[in-house]
Amino acid sequence: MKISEAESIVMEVLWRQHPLAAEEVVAALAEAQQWQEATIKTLLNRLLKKGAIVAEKEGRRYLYTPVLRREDWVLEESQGLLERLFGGRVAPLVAHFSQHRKLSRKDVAELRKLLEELDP
Amino acid sequence: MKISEAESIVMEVLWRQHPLAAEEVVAALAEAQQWQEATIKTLLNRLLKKGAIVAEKEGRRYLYTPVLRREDWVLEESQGLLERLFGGRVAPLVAHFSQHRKLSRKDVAELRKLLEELDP
DNA sequence: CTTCATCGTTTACGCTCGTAATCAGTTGGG
DNA sequence: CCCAACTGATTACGAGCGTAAACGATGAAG
Repeated sequence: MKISEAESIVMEVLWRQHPLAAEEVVAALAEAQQWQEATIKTLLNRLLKKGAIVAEKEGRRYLYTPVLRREDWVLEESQGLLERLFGGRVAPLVAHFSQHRKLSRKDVAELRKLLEELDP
Repeated sequence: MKISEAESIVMEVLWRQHPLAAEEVVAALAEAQQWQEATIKTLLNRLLKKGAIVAEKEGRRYLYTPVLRREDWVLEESQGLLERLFGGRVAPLVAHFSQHRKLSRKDVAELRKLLEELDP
């Protein structure tokens, strides 16, 4: 399931909370994005057509619910990047971030803990 | 510097070895990609236009050399993904891969070492 | 000098995307 | 019962992309 950048922004709203009417999605994105209402309607429709979300009638409007799970999408995306940029290996990716000082103290702590709990 | 998926594949060839003539890039991609020579020529030209590579005349042909550094590109790409999918935090990203069994034994070993050397 | 092969450049074309306006159906208010 | 307003659907349109063929310049060979 391939969704575009703009579409993913709409999905994030629905992942956080669903089902939502178009109006509510528009409201949720009002500050963050400077999109016209029509734009968001289009994106919802494309997501429908792709099968990433479903719509159920509720009175006069529709309520949208994600079908594509965020977890799955994140896996696809991050796996793709890992493959393309780091030969599919996680360690080089982390090393990369480390070299560019993108590892916060909190990250380091969490990573240490994660590794401890792993494969004891 | 935004380069497309297909363009990045051409860049990978040039990052591995440069300068290269178009012919050599074509040869390098012959097995991996089922692209026509014309396609690769187009991609090289788009990369030129974007300033991601430069060309210097060598006899009748041109030799291409990357200007955009792989390191920088990788940073941009991976940072973007980290931001969009994991709130900019590295630990959750690794946790994600861990949960999906994408951490090889080698990864774990390397990560342990990396963390040891870090902030002792 | 003329011709053919060889490169790089230009043009092409259908698709997706970002962005949005317009259309059409339905429903609540008068 | 009819019209205005709301809401989803359709249509639009330019840019970038993937993919590639056609064109044009130029050097090599006869």
